[in-house]
Amino acid sequence: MTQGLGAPTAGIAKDAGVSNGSLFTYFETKTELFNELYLELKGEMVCAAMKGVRADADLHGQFFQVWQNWTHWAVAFPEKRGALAQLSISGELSPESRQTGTKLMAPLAEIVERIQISGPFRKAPLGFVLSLMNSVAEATMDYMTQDPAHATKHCKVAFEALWRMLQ
Amino acid sequence: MTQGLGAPTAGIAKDAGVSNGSLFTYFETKTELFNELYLELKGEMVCAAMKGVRADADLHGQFFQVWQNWTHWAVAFPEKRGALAQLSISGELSPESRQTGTKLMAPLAEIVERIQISGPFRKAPLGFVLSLMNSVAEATMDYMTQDPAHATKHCKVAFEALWRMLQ
Amino acid sequence: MTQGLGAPTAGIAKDAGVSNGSLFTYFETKTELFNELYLELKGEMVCAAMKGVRADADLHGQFFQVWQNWTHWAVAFPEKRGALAQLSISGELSPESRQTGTKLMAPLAEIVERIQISGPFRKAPLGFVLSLMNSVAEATMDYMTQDPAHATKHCKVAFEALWRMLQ
Amino acid sequence: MTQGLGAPTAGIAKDAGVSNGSLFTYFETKTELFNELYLELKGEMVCAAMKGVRADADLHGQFFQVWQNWTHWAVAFPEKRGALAQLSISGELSPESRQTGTKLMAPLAEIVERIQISGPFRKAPLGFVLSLMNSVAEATMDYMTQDPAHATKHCKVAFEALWRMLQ
DNA sequence: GATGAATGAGGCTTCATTCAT
DNA sequence: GATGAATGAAGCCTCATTCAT
Repeated sequence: MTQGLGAPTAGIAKDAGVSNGSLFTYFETKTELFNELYLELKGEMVCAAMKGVRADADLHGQFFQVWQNWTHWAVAFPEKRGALAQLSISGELSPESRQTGTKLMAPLAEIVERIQISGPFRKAPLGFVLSLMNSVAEATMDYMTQDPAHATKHCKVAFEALWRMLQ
Repeated sequence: MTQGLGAPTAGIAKDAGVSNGSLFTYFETKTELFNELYLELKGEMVCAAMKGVRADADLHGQFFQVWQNWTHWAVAFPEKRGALAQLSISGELSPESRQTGTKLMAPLAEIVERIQISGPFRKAPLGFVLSLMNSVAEATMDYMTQDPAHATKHCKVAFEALWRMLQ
Repeated sequence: MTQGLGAPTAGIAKDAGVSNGSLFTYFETKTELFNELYLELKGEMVCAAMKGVRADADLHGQFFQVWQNWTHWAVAFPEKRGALAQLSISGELSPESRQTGTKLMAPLAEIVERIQISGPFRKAPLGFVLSLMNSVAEATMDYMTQDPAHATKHCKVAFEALWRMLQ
Repeated sequence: MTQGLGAPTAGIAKDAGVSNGSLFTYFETKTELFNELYLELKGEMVCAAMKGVRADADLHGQFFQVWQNWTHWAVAFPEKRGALAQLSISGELSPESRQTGTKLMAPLAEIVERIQISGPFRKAPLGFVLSLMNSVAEATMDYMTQDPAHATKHCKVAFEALWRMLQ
């Protein structure tokens, strides 16, 4: 999980505290393992991002809460975020996994959609907006991880930038 | 180049029109090959981005020109962009290569710096801003590639969003 | 039993309607299983071959009866015959199993011995004659299985040839 | 070549005096290796069997010459014969290989055909007769190998039996 | 310098066997 | 005694790298 995609299954098994052989009682294939890991991590990420978001808060407040949760999760678990990033780009993911992954993002997507409606992205596809948000998040997380002393500051600055972008 | 990082050197050699063995007279190591390829591609990308940028144009105009060049290069050579993305994330790059890569971005960085000075990112590190711009570019390129019919539209919308973000 | 010798024990167990683990309460080892299976099948084969053989019939009649029973059993249970053939050649059988297997063939051997006494094989070792008979049987079974429409014909033709050979 | 089908490729490579990896520059797959080995051995066997057969000799003489050559080859190279036997039964052979193998037997088949024409197998399929001959040969080879002191005797006795059978 | 066959270390996966339940 | 999940040794095959030509 901590390792790249080229990581030997032997190492992955060891990290998981099971024997090499056991890995293949849980997952038919290394690729299947990666697909499931992707969904697992994505789910965890979304779950963390949505934690404590009050339905009665205003949109800006809700979004900021999500943003904070999200970026802080990434800083707290850099290996998980790294794995997710690698997996997303890897070409190992099946279309089904990608689709399921997109569905897992629904709670986040819903908020973004509400922001989008009234702004300059009114006519743009939701997917595009989500993709932009995601990219900004990635860059922000990188910087927060790199420079943890100012993580809170970077988080806030980036949020305001994103808000300007969308609203 | 067309292939992922896991591509056998034999295949890479064939694609490049040289023999398997010759590859290793040019590059000591597969890793070295990747490092050089990274710089090669990054250089080409920056070169493409800066093409025809008039020093006497205003900042907005210069930046838009760069943005257009850049995203269109990515759409025109998706394998090159893909390779660059994979390489950037791969862990195969040496710190030296990364640093050299950053230097290659200097012409672009200079323009961004001039934008940054007068805007909300005034106090943020230049690297952060560049990283944000890069992310937005990546997302935009994805969408343009995915939906080439509206590529020009997406390019423009994203630029305006980015401009709102920075300015 | 339906499968080759390379068949996983898991599959063998499943076919036999017991759990993977239980197989090893019945047999210490896969090899032991094969040895016992060999004797089981050989016994069944001989039993089938000797069915309904009248002690008061003449030698030719008795032998033809055996021949018919034998070849028809093989056609009726091709997997059993196949397993037996594979096991015989496999190198998994212990000398003890081979010897016991030979003893199981005794009823058949006795008939062959009585034929041999008065014919051209008078001075040849019984084992050799049995081996020849066995080979002819194998070839016949193959052809009967391959071309079931003429099975009876092939069976008869081969028997006559064998009889010419021995008598 | 000396070993069974379950032999590790590592061992096969070592026996052949090449590295484990090199095996797979010659053969794509272990199965392919077996298929080619089968044809190689079968070709060699037929070649040995036909050596010195005079076209102007009578049928009986030609056939006896072939029979002697054939069985003596088997005694001289028991591992080759063993490999051939294992391969024939293994289920690893492709239909193409089997077919090619049959074609390699053509010189032998031609002689058998000339014998068959005038005898009791007149109406039987040639394939059946060849198969019977093959089986008798196998049994004979076994016995000659087991009891080399009387190999010549066994060879002759079996030939006469076979001739009685066919003629 | 170019070639491509040869190498062998290492990866993914299978499977006979064990063992806690 | 039955079960089936867990184990890890071992097998097939890939591929970065070397080297004789």
